[in-house]
Amino acid sequence: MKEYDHKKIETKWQKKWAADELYKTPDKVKGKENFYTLVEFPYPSGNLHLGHWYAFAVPDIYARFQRMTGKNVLFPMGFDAFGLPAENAAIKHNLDPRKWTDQNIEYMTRQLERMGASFDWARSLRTTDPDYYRWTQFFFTKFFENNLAYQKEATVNWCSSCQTVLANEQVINGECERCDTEVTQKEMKQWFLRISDYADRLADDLDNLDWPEPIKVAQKSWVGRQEGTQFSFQVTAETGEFADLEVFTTRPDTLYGVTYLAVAPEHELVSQLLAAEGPVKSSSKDADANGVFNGVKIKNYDKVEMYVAQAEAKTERERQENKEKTGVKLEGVVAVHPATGAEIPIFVADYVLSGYGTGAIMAVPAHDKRDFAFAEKYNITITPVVEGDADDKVFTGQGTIINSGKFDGLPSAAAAEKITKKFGQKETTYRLRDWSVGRQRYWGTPIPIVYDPDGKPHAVPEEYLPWELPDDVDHTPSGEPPLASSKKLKERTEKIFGTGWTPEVETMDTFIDSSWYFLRYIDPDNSEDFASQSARDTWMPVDFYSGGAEHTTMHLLYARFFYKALADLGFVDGEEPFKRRMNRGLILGPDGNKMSKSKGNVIDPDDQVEKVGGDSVRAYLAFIGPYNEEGTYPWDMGGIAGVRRFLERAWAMQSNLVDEPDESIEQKLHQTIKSVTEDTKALKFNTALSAMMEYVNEAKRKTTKEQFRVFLRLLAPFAPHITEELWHELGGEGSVHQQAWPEYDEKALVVEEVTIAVQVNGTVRGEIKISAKADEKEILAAAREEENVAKYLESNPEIRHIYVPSRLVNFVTRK
RNA sequence: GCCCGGGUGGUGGAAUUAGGUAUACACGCGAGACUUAAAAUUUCGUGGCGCAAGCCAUGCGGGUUCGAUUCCCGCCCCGGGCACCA
Repeated sequence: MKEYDHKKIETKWQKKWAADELYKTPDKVKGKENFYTLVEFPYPSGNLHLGHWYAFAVPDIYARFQRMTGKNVLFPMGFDAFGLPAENAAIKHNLDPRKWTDQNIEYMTRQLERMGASFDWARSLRTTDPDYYRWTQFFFTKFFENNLAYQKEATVNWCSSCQTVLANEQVINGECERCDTEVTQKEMKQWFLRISDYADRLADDLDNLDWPEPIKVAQKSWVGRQEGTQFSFQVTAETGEFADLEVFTTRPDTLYGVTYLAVAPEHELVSQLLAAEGPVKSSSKDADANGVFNGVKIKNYDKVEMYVAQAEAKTERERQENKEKTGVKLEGVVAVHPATGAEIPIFVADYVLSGYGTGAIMAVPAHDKRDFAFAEKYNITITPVVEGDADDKVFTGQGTIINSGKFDGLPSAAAAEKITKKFGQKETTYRLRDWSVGRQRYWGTPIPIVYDPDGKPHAVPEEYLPWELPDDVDHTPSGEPPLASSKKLKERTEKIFGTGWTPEVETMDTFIDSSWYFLRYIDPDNSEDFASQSARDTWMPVDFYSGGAEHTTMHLLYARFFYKALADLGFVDGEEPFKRRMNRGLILGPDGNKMSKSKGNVIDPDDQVEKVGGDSVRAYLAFIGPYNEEGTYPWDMGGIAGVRRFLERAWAMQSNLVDEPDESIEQKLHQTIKSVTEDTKALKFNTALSAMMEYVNEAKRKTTKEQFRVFLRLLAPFAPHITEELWHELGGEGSVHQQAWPEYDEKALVVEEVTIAVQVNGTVRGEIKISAKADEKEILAAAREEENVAKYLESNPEIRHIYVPSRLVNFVTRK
């Protein structure tokens, strides 16, 4: 027998498959259903790591399985190639980011080819190609024209290390998603996409998707829809007139307990007051004991101004970490309680967030812990209005209403409804903010906007797309976006639009590039459209999308929004881009820690492929744990050796084939087909493999050629090279990967003899082997006669029994 | 604090969808065969305690049931999401 030479076999078949274009996917195949399997495309960092193998090679099993069951499967691969590392490499080594990126892509493409996955390379794409980003820009201009993209002055997240703005989704625990630098707040004019307009649809449409519940829950909580009530408080001031203060609350039943209002430092009431009154410099210290200075009772607006300035200088984290509530009373201005008419003080306090609700709250110190802490500190009245069971210091639950005029005695829920009806109105508020998409960096899709001499933005007309990224820029960080240093871009703008016109110099968040890439795979060479209507009809939506958990509230949310926006503009059909989604787990180093160079626990997939072969690597990754659960699986050197041994045993079977089929082996084969089919369908590749291992262990010297050919087809998606080699060794025609998936025969699964457990009071005391045809009576008789069981029944006579067909008998001897 | 997952041998994990022989498969470990020897391969064994009968074991404590890893109640621990969100 020939040795199992994985290197020879794998190179040979990879070449052959490429030459035969085995995985080229037509848009339509007569009689076949289309099936679109998608994996998140990689960033071309320069080297394929084990995580990439886990992300691509294991779903390849599923793609191959679907193909063998008769579907026309699209399984594409590309590169999400814009982004910071290229630019940082450019700065560090003084080279062109495009060159760095393209080199990496070439190298990684070769590595991917050695994976032996069934990608259709003819449909490959990279987001940095002008042919690709032309459409990214086209969509942006359409969003702009339809008021889905807009500019506004806003407080945004700033990463000082990446020197760019970040979207809320890209701030993880106050740190930059990329580099873990603490994010600060910065006031600047920024581009936004109106994702918040889609809040309800993003939350509600999840219900119709075949997605894991935890992802749905996480996305819903990110959208953060909250139903409540809005109340208006009239504002009375000594000088000037001010608009009513709108507050949002989820507890309208506590309205009568409101003893003060608080507004965020950024609230417009504060800036209006400051503008109207102006801070009297040094007034506090020059005033007399009654606060009178030069015969005028002075207000505290210098303190207010200082407080606001301090609050705005803090990072979000600093505001949060300061658990002590602080604030300053706004003097000379009061609010009128809508129900009682009482005058109540207004404070500015940074525990009120400007971005949530209306940026102002009605404070109910008796029933809210934060308001309570604040009221205690500043000696504000605390009026209880809800009575409940709990004897906490601050009762925050629902209960019976008191001290609330005619609403006394009502339960919270009823009072909430009545009070809302009488004094306020129902209101819904969301946590989701608009998506900040401008990046002050070079290596990204240029925002296709130009400004006229008056500074008004205009979309670059479609005929000038792609609006190309210029190459004459200074990459050295200067605080200015690099495109500002491009003469070519400036000249191009003036040449096309006229003197005095200037280009936008920011680039797009790369998450925009990846928000529609799945639409380009389906028609990648189309120069007239991002994808033809017929390609969209045949391929969209994506049937199965596998990726990492980190994208739950980033890419997945953005892509869903993008697709809905495109649908509203008439570019795509349907509501959702991804029918079924699965988050995979994480492969850890052998020491159980996340792989990292500093820990020295990195497993290089290329080394492993060299040693044991790509088939072993992918099969081991499939075997390491259930693929559709977000577990963390440590790489185990012994484990991969075990999988390699399994493949060797399968290899050896070709030399031990028998002529006469064995009945029990035939049955085992059908059981194996059943298990492998069901488990693979359910993405439980680990148990699918264990079923095949069982077959090999049992049948390795009792299998006929025909049976072995069935087995090879089962194993083919898991170990595509070795099975292809064996298929041909056995004289198989064509590729094993183009064979039909084996079907099992229900009749072949029927067993003649069953083993039935016999319990006494629920504890197994013996088992009997009996003909599958035996009826209950015969089985009970046999069970009672079982030696050990009889012993127990002798001392404790049977009162009754439970019979579970073909499984067990349980004799109950006590009441 | 709130919301999701999860906790099973020395290890990764099965069985949890419908309550029905817990620990499949693999690693590791032990013993044997082959070999001058080792490696490789192969055969057998392997939850714990016990000579055995048997007892005890699915994070802990209760409950329902003839029977609970599975269902219910109350905790503990680990991972993740959200979090001064009104």
